[in-house]
Amino acid sequence: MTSPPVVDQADQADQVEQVEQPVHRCGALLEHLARRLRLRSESVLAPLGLRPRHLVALTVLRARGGSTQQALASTLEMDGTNVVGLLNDLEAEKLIERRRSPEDRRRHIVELTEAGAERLARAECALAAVEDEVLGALDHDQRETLFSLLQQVATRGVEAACVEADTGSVEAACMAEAAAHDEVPPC
Amino acid sequence: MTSPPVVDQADQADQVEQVEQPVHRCGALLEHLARRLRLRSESVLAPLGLRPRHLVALTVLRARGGSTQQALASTLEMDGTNVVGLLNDLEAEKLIERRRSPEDRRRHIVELTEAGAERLARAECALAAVEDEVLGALDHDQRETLFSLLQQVATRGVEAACVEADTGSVEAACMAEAAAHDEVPPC
DNA sequence: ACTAATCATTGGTCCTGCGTCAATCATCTT
DNA sequence: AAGATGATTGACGCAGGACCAATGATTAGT
Repeated sequence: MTSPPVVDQADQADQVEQVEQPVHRCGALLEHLARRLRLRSESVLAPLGLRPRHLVALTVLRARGGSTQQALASTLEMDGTNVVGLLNDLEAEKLIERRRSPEDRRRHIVELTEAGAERLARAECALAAVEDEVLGALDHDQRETLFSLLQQVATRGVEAACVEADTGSVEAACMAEAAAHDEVPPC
Repeated sequence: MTSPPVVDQADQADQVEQVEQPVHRCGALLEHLARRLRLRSESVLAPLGLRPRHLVALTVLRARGGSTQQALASTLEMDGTNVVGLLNDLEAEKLIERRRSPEDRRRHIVELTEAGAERLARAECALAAVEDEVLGALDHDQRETLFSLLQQVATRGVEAACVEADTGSVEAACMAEAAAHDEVPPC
């Protein structure tokens, strides 16, 4: 019943076995919250010509200052072909640039442009209002707590993604570092 | 019940810029995280005959012991007709019960059944591995904190939905926020 | 050098979630 | 009695995203 099949990756740092201690599952709540945020984000982002996933992609790109398309796909956990379309959107508006990698000219290195960074900043500014609305039940300290918790998770998640993809661990370090320090958007 | 003071835009703007410490934005973080969680959850939940949104609904129902269908719809921010389908799924498997409200017999009061609570618990147990994988960076206490924060936000949706329905123009709040920050050049 | 594998790209297909509309029935309100 | 409201059903459509196949460019294996 509550016997946790410890199957799967045993190689990972063994987690604290969820014993009889009532560990609540926040998956559903997280999903719910993300959904509510997304619903509002879409309308706010629309005038900027962006959609939520564009924002996620831009955020990742800013965080690591350029990335292989593959690495981006594995971080976003999206199919490669869909990433192409996503990047096409962004490139069409000059928000990103694709350069061929000097080492391996098959690869594309994706980078944020000036316009991209600016657009991202503006979007974040607009989203701040949305977050204020959705997270209205939390006071300032609570939001900071939430943020730091999410940040911990996200940081670790990136490691995991990169490990899975088994690409350069350099990227992992880069992303982890970028996510770790307070990255205050310019607004 | 923190009973947040009814915020009008001016007050809110004042409060937002309260400190020099910037309010961090977790939108993209949340979105990304939720997506990763959902991708894994779906495969885990499938054998149980549940999908993520079912879990969300069950969780909300458990959080408050029973709810009007309308309240549920507004909390989930889903269209009423879609909620009907969702509840049909759940009722078909006896996970919830619909009772007519004694005061207004048009209304349905939705409640978790024994089987529903059990199934939910089992699903959460099954999701343990998934969450451990994604939330591995958090210890027990941190997860509890995260849970309580999320739940606070989630359950607030009841009142918020009504209030926002009347007062809420997201654009207004957005513009107020933007105006407050517009001193910064790039934004 | 020739072949096989890899990356990005395009185009196409399919499924699913979800919003919406229209109609119906039961019930409440006036 | 007449209209408004809640729940329900069925149909339609759109968009996100996964998946597959083929192509061009490039690199790697032998």
